[in-house]
Amino acid sequence: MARSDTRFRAAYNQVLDYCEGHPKGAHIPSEARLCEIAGVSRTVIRRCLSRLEEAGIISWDGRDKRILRTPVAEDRIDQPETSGGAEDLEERFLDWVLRFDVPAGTTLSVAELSRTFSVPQHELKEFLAGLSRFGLVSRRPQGGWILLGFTKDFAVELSDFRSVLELHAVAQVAEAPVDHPVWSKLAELRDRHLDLKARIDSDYHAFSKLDESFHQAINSVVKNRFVAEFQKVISLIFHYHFMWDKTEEKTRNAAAIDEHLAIIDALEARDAHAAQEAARRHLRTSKTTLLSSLRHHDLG
Amino acid sequence: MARSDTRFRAAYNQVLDYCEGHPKGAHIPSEARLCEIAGVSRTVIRRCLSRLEEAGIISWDGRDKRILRTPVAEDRIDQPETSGGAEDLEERFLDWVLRFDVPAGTTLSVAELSRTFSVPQHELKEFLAGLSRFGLVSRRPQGGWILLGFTKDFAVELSDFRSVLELHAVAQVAEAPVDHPVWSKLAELRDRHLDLKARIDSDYHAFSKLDESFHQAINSVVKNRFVAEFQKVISLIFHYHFMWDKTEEKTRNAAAIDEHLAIIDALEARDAHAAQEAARRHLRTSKTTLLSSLRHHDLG
DNA sequence: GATACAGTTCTTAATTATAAAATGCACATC
DNA sequence: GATGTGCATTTTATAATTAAGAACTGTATC
Repeated sequence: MARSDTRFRAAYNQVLDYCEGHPKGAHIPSEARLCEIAGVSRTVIRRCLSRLEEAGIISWDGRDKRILRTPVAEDRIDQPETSGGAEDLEERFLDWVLRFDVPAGTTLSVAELSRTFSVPQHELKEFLAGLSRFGLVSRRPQGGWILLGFTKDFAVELSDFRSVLELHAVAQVAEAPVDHPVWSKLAELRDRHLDLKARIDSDYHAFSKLDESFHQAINSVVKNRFVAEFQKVISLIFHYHFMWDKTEEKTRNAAAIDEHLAIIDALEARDAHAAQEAARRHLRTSKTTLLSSLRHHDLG
Repeated sequence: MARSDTRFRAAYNQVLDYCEGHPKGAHIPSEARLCEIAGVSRTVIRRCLSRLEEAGIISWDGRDKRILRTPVAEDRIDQPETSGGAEDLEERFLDWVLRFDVPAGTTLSVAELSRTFSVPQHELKEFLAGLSRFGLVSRRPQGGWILLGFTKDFAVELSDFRSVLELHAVAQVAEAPVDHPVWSKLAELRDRHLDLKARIDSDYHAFSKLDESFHQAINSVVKNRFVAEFQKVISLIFHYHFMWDKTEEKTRNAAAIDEHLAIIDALEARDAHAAQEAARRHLRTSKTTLLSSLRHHDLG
């Protein structure tokens, strides 16, 4: 019914650390200084101090704070294990949607999602509110949320939008100065592509990661928070879709490697026009693949 | 401490409407049908029915529901005035930020914003979560939110991103079929531009609206939810910034009119390349204006 | 008298309890 | 067996609650 005292617990233990590091009888620094040490507000520090006084570890009378005894293991208060799940919630959510092939129009229950992802409800609400900006989900009039994404329209629009961003990125790369880190990165990527191409028959699964690295490298040239934010979502969606769609994966990946190499060739030749054309070709293939993977899902 | 009974109140009055539209003694349709009429769940409908029975307006025994008397004005329960503020929250928020020139780095208090905009706190939290996807705000480690936007970097990145989207849109327009509505829209816009140009000395303020219409028309050709979502934010920011920045407004707007006309000319001539160039020129001007308006704010 | 500190008070934000609404299932009726 | 109701469970929106933050005030110390 109230917020958790995680900060207090962490701060208390940190102050214990301080006490352990100093001799019995030593003076303890000012409240403000302890705040800096623990990275919390004075309110929390004062709560720590009164608890330490209660426990007989320190004496506290105004400015006069001294260590009475060295704290032992039992003095520590245990932290409630940090769920930590909230961090990659986006990744886990998209993974869940695509893995279980959750159809468009499904109502999403915050309570249920909260359990499956072990994330507090209000964090999930915020997350969904964020996704709604991307048109992936939207609010229902009766309350709750509904999954909109992963229809054909969505895939088409996503692909088109991706193309716009990526073609722009390619144009930027072509104009990048010779000492730009992207060039060494591209050289490295060329090697990795050629390497994988040689052993494509057995290792075609490894392409997914390579694909991500490649597009990441191209887009890293564009320093733009809006592009970056979108790119995160876009790459996740494409990445997972291609991972689950197993039809003709080997041929598909082999073809994609050649398309990537064509882009790298054109870029290294500083032929902006050819690079644009090669990228356009590759993006067209990606779009087709994404659409056909949707079709397969629909049937199954 | 519980959710509001707004839905019940609205549904109750709607059922009253139904009763008024039917004669005394008439049978009332099934609960499920009433749900459809009122757009609520059966729980709410059943609550309405028991209340109607209590009020002696209907008789209710299982399936047998009949109208006993025609409801009067006093039977209605009054709706708590729909705050309605939650709808254009985005517009009002950006307006507030730009009007009061809230500097980047300001901590945003949900409680305070909730009061100034008279919107429940949780809605504001969702709204801010959405904005964080656009990099306008972000969470603070100590809790709460911080306004990131409207630094020089932000303006540059926003302008660049806008350029990418808008140049794409222009390319689309150039390829639009002859019977596409955009052409008549552009013809109309040309007239409005010429009209305003003739009386620019006195009416230069009117340009802001015309500018919005023009860009809206261009972008309407791109049917893409991602573009649309961004365009909303982008146009709001540019719109407001230009509105508050009064330096050389007349000259600036006169120049912009000519730039717009150049774009229209090129498009109507179906000269895609010239249109791109004209648009590029215009976007460059806009970017400069946005940046200089920021500089003025910094000084004053 | 300036500064650093503690005491106090007020505000805000995260979290949970709770009523309202929605949903699901079993049974009844036509 | 299609349609409708009764009852129980689940879920959501919202306010109450408490931890944490922040500001203001008084006071000791140099």
